[in-house]
Amino acid sequence: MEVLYNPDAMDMPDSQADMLNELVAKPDTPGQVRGRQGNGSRAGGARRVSMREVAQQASVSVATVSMVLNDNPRISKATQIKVRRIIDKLGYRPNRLAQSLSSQYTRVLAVLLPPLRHAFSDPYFGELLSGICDRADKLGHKIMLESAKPDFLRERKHMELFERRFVDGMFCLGVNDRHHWVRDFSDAGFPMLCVNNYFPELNLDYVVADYRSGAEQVMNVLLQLGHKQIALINGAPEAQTARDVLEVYTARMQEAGLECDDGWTADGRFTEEGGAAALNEILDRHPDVSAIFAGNDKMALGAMHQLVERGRNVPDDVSVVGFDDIQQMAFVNPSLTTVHLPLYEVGTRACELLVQRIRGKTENVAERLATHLVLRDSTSIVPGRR
Amino acid sequence: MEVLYNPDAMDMPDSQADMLNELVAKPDTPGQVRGRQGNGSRAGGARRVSMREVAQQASVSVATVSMVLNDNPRISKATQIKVRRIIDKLGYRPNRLAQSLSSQYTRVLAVLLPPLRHAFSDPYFGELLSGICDRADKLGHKIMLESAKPDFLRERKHMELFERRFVDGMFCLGVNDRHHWVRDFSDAGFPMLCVNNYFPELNLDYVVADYRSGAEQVMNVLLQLGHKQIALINGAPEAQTARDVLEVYTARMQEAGLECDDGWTADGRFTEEGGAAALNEILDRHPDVSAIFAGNDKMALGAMHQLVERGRNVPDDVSVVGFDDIQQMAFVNPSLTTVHLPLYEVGTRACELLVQRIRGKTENVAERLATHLVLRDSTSIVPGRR
DNA sequence: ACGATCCGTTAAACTGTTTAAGCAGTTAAC
DNA sequence: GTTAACTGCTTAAACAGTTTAACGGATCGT
Repeated sequence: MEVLYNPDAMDMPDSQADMLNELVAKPDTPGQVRGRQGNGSRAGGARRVSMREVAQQASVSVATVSMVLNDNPRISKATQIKVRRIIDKLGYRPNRLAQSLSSQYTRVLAVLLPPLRHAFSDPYFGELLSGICDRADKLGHKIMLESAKPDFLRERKHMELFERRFVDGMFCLGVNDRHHWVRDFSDAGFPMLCVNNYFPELNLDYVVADYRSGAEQVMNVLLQLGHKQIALINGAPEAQTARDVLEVYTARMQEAGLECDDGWTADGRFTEEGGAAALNEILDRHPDVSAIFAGNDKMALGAMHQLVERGRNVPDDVSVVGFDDIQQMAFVNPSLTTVHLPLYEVGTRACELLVQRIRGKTENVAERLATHLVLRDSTSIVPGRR
Repeated sequence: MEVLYNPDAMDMPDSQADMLNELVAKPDTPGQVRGRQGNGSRAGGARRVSMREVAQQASVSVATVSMVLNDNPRISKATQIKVRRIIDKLGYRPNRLAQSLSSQYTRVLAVLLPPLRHAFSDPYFGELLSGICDRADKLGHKIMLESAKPDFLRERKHMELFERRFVDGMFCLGVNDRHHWVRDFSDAGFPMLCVNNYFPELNLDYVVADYRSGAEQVMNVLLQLGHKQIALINGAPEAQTARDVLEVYTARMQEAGLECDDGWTADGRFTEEGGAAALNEILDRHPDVSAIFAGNDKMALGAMHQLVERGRNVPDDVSVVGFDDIQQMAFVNPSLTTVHLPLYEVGTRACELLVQRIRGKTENVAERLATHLVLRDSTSIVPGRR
């Protein structure tokens, strides 16, 4: 079962739904009372000042005002000062819509999140989002949130964001091989960047954490601690990063001459519940398992919880290692050994690169940021008694 | 020490900073190559079709095309079909910037988050955000993210969002008494709504979870379990909801004839670290404490972690109750007893009400959504030995 | 003295949409 | 018999800016 968005699960009683329908923005219900005459005192606050008025008061043309605002060197110092004084006096603010309409530039970037029920409250996505937002702010861009729900894509809404000039660029988070629509962007030549996921064969821009080296570090520490029965709880195999982890796990196990067939791995779908279920599978098949390598922290948490439920002590009986290093994991009991992914930095870097691409840079972008292991209390040396 | 946004903490090496500076959007660097002629093949995708072209091809006026798009009943069936056929043929998409410029309506809502380092990756905010976004999507609105950093406010950027026509309305999350700028919105008459926080004396719109009744439920269960040494780890006292919790705690303790002076409460600043530190304070002052009531789940987690560090068993020695019911808390060991706040629903409801206000509704909005206790494993009956 | 260059400014065109006002003919109400 | 409200559509003004060709006057070179 997938943990996808389920519209029914969050529906409301009919009476409320009726009220809701009335609210839906219909093209022919302007909603706001307004006259064509425009500039009277309107519902939302103070009288609006336009560039025309500034020009009149300063006895120059609108073109001059525009040039003053854009620091055009052709404007004389005297005019600069004169116009700026009027601007301050009237409290004039340039209308961003008019600017964008003219400049063909919205300075808005969309973040496309997977339609998971808790996508926004997932610290993994949140950390990426933090990085993206902070850097976007510094670069003078706004961030718009979108959720890649089935009908969002079916109705080509992801393309409309560009076609209808909502945004200049787009970040895709949590995408995988099944999301064939990612090609739409590159086909149409719209600036898009995959964040912490990639498609080796697709030639799309991406910034990712280095999952392979992270996995290497996990395997190193587990093997050094003497573990021989190591199970892998991995996320969806349609994600390239998950396949990277699996490959490293398999390679290192074989290298060490240890058993690692399908029975030693289970799909935890990146969730706590999935992690718990996967642990059950593994424990049923291999009661002697001594270490669990989870593909993300949420699955690790679910697995730890289930281990305790089934009477195993962490780390005395079984060691657990996570992946991501989300903040809470330092405070669970026992605190979780995990691979720190520089998610915040992945976000900031992604933002820089997307903006570069929007500014006309054409080379392909593919960056991989270093990870490191964080040793905490959920791992221990394999007990002598085994 | 405050957990506020620290620009230095996330800064980069100088070389990178230089590169970054070049990227910052300056008004006079259009960046994108474009000619006045407008409609040639541009960097971003297919040739853009305007309403003018549709009108020409269909041999009608642009106004007719506009009316067709807006399902204006004055348009005949025949014209409807004729125009729509051309629209499909040309793949025309109305330009949202032009629509907004003309209609004075952006259909964009801003979410203002506190400038905490991990605000986005905090499940508490995430859950509110999920609700807001889902409902906004259904109502045909877009969500824009903003972080209330000090200079954001100093430069009046929060007002510019309205003044420069970025957004139609705004949600404020995580605001408290120190955030005097919330008045700016109502003073200017801009549609704003406080989400899960309120100002009793300020007459601002809000939607909150019922913290008082939640606190009542916590006190009920702890007292029924026989606890007498109950400590409160509360969040910032400048938040009204935190004061609500404190008031209920004090009232119920006094009612039960139990001690509850200042020594029994500590400020945990809503974070795991703060919760851990607060627990230390309390445990030093009252080693016999038998129950901890935390004002949110993160503080509860920090407290639980620290209890274990200091050799106390949860729940055998000390019971812990949280507040919020964020998802992970069902999977920590022991799973956390907590008050479920309908954060997702607070978000959806907030969105509905803000949209109503934008549509001209003028009555004040103040809604309080019911909460309920979720009993899990971190609480137990007080041991006979005490 | 005449043409070329430069400088600051302006008018006009441009971005792409919505909407009020109007066209001339028909019908219903007063 | 006049008034009003339709009919389906067009025109033109508005929304609020940016951009550019052109212009007049001052400066400069020959």
